[in-house]
Amino acid sequence: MNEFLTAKNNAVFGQSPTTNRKVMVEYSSPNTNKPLHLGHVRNILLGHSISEILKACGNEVIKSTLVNDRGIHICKSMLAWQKFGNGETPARSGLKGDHLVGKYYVEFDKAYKAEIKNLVAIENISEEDAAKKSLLMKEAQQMLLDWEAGKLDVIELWKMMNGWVYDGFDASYKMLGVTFDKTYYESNTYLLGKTAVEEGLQQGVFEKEIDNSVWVDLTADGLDRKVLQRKDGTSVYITQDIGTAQLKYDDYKMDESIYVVGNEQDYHFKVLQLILKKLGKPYADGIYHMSYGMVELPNGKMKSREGTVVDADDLMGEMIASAKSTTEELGKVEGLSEVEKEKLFYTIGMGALKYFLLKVDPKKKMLFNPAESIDFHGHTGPFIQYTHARICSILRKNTITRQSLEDSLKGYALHPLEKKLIQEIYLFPIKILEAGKEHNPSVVANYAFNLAKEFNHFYAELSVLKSDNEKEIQFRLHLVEMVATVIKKSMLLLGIDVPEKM
RNA sequence: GGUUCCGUAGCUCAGUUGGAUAGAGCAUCAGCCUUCUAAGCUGGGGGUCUUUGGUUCGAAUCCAAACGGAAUCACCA
Repeated sequence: MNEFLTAKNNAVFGQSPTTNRKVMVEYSSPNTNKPLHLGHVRNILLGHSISEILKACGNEVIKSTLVNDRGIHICKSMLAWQKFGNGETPARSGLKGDHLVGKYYVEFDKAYKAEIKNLVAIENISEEDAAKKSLLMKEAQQMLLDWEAGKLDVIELWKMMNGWVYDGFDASYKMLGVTFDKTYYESNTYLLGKTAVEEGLQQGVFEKEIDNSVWVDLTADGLDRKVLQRKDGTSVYITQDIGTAQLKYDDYKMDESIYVVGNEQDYHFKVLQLILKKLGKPYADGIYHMSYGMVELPNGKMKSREGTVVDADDLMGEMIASAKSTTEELGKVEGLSEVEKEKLFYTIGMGALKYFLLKVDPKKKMLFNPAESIDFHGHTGPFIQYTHARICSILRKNTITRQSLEDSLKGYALHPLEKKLIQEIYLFPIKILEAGKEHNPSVVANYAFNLAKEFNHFYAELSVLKSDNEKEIQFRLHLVEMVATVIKKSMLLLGIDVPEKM
């Protein structure tokens, strides 16, 4: 009871005092050759949510993303566009920029496969040999070399097409309601890490082979030997990551650096952290790989090249459309302006999608069945949103003059259902801290569901406004108001908005 | 083959610092709208927590093995 009083009077209930810790969260980190898909959406929502949760735990949070804007993949799109694009632009075709570039990535793959098939048939060679002879691939590789050499026309083309992609991504991010404080571009960072290679060689942590390639031996730690620099002196993925880790630390001197990256890279991050430790980097221990499971479809994994991906923009559009039809069927749109309606459909549709992806433990792989659209009933975002709207409705309909909670409490005997609600509310800050510690937003998601469920139970059994006992009304108004506040705050930690009417 | 992760109801998931009859949602069956929004509520049926062994007063939870599934072990990123 006293806890409830302090909680209710605390405007920032749930927010922990500052820890003076600085945390960087890197998430999304897309390639610029294709649009975002459902897997990215899970990544992005996890990154956004854990950032909000860590803020609530009292940390200073820097949200960052590392755009993979260079490499052979983008060259493939560029080349295909040059060859088959006929000057198509997003403005002219009306196609979203990232989708347009993705289209040519697929075009490249088609043409490449056709070429291979042809070579195999005509020259009677193996697919492997055909791949080596592929002119298309050679052209793409040449384009990458030209890019690295700074050849003007290639750079111009690269800038233009990446620009299209960024416009597309910006629209998707806006739809998802996420932002970044800092964007790193791989085109600026891919050469970093060379100094780290020198450092490692000097310290004797790395070793150089006769062919000039540089390696690190991790067999003593139960891992393998790993190449860090090719014999031609160019760096590999992990080397770039070593350099980028240093850059991030130089920029922000953060205590913890979280990488929201799929669990297929578990090994990579183990190696990265170990190498940084061996190099004696002070920030090595602060690196945390927030590893999450893949989103699978009923017939297996999503593969961009095979077209078995669930496109992020399509999915968001479908969710909003089905929120619209469901809401209209229920006849809940009367009295709303067009603008309010659109906002409501958006809030509900995105709420359903976001909750669906965040309610499961990030570590676990999850199943998405496109045939069964995401539900709006039961353990879902809209259920929790609906609970909030119900409480708002009660508060709107109230006509009596409100008393302070202190006054309403005097001599008031709690009903068991009221007690349970208070107990549930009391858990809120504890759950946030747990979610932050475990790097697990689903803790908050499940908490919000339990609270909403508990409230609906209360709502079915007891009445707030229909009572002869004014003291009871006074107290229950405070109680349900607090439930609404906590639901709203919980959902905001997940990046989900809650409507006042639905 | 090595390493890592996973296996709980028909389906999707909670629960795992060891503790009482293992919980939700979906689906299914039976009820509840003249009463603060039925996107809701109540109840029924549905589980040898993959299997076997061990530790323990006590195991879904800890240990070992087996079986089943996934990821990874690239001079790709």
